[in-house]
Amino acid sequence: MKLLKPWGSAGGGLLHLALLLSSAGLREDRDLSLLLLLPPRPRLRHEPPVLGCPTRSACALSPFPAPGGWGRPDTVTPLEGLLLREVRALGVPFIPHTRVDAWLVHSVATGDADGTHELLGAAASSAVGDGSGQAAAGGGGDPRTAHSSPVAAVEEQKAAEEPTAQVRDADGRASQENEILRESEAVYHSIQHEEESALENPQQQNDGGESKRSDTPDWKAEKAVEPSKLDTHIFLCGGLQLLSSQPEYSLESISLEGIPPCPGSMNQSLNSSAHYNTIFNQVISHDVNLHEAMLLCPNNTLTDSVARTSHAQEPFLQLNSHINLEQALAAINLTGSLQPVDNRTRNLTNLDLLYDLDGNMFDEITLMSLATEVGFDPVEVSQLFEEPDCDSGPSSSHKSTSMIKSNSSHSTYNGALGSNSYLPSLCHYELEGAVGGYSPEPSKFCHMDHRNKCGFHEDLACQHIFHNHTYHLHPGEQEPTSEPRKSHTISRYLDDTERTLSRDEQRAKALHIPFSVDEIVHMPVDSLNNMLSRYNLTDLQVSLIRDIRRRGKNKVAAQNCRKRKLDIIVNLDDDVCNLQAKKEALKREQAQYYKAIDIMKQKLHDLYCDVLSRLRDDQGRPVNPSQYELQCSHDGTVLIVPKELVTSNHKKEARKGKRED
DNA sequence: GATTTATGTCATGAG
DNA sequence: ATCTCATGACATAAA
Repeated sequence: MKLLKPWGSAGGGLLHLALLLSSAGLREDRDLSLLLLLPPRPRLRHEPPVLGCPTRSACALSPFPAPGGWGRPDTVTPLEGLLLREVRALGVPFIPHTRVDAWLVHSVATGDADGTHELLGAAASSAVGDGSGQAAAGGGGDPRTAHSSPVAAVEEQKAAEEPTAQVRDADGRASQENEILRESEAVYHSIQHEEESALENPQQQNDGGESKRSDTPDWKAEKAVEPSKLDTHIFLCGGLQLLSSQPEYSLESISLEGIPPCPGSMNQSLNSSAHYNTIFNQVISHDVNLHEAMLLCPNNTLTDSVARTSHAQEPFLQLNSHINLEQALAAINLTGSLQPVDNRTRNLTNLDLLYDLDGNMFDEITLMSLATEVGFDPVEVSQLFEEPDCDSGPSSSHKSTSMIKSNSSHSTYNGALGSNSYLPSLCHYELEGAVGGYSPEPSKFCHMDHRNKCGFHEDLACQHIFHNHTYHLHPGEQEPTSEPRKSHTISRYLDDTERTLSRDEQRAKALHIPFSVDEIVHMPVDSLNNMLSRYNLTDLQVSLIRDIRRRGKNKVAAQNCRKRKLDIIVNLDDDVCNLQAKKEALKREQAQYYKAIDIMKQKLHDLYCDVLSRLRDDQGRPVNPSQYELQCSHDGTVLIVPKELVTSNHKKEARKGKRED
């Protein structure tokens, strides 16, 4: 089968997946999760260019797609560099084939059993204000608790429902949560300090940013990046849940029966739960990330497929994501539950197509989830990584710290993905007022309730998915009454409101400018200065605000100038028309005058002839009109004068007049 | 593919 | 000195 790659080589993976799901009997228009995997549509006219895809600069550092495709896979972004360092710090053998490899290896490695996973997961939840540490309530050594608050809530709910669920010691948990809180605060302050240092000495930041970050303890960097790890799982689980939402392909009836556990799996806790006969849907609802679930079956054909991959020689690289999806669909196929699928197509779906899945597709998926669900929204990342025409572009180190900082502040709704966040029609992103949502106290923006925003718990379309999207707030904290920030999901690519953001709005959003672009541009300078003084803004933010104001005013000025120019042109056209009409009228009038003059001349000539024909000279002969003319004197007498005499007199008078002059 | 049109942005000068 | 405005020039996307 020849597969087209309309969005560039890297984008072909999306088509692969589209065909994959299509062969499974799913439709793009019905399976909304598929929409999330579609590449951004090309820029339309009258639409400001996407920040992540600048036209004047390369997208090499951006993990987000340029109009022609995704960033070069051989380019390591700062984010990837951070991940790679983490992987190396964990002693994981690693060959960075693709970004998704790096990410998945990172995810696998950090999911290992040193308690880091749990700590980080709890830190993520604590960073968003879950002081009660409910996300960590699922268990001390269970890496599943490291994912996100909603999923952890599902876990907690199931633990409450199951009498055999392991009960944790409340006191120990409380102390552990306190420790987590302290450490997460330390992470935040460390990041803040790093950012301030970067602003104070950007040159040093550029020169020694690498070593500086390498000096940072691994646990800090890992904590900073950790929330993004939540979302790979949620993203994939959400997609599978949507699969399970298809009524004719209920995954509840799909089991992994007969699939033996993978020896040496990194997730011993999962394997030890002896869920080899786990109902697939249960696996999903239990927040088992895909690469954990898929490694349960080493001896079936899936393992062969693993062996056929180019990364087979690397034990950790075998965990790359396309294996996961292979195994997922192969597991589905084992049960034969997807019988309505056409056999020919289904065969392709199960294995053959999957072998064609290149890592780029999962590059996209992973980077999407990295970028959109972890707080690195594409705009932010692109802005922070590129900033092609920003006069005061941030240094790379500062960008990294900014992103990390945003991670901690956005991690609350990272887990809000589920499936509801995928639905652009349900969760319409409205961006009003301040573009950034930045606050000097970032945690204030971290608490949102998607139920209020989208009402997706009431939505019937989502009721068959039993995610618990309840978010844990501090007991004393109120749910935000103001416009909550939308979760960073891929649905933003599909959101009309989001699409219409201007570049400056995107920049302002990326830097969390607490004012709207409209305010920045149109506010009186005194008011703006007052506002700037009231907020503790960085130099970069102030510079961006100045630039936005300058550009905004200049844009309006240019529009006015062009309008004025057009008005001038139109007025000049009108003037030309009026003058031409006036000229024609004058010509007509002139013609009439000429005509009247001719008539007068003719009448005078006739009168001459008549008078002279009646005159006689001294000898009684008629006077020749060609030789004489009439002259009227001042006293009223009329003289008959020969023309020769008249001309000579005229010459004398002319000479006399010249002398006098 | 060349051309036209619309728009944003920058540089520059004037007030 | 700073800000605002006006405008030419340029770049780019879309038609």
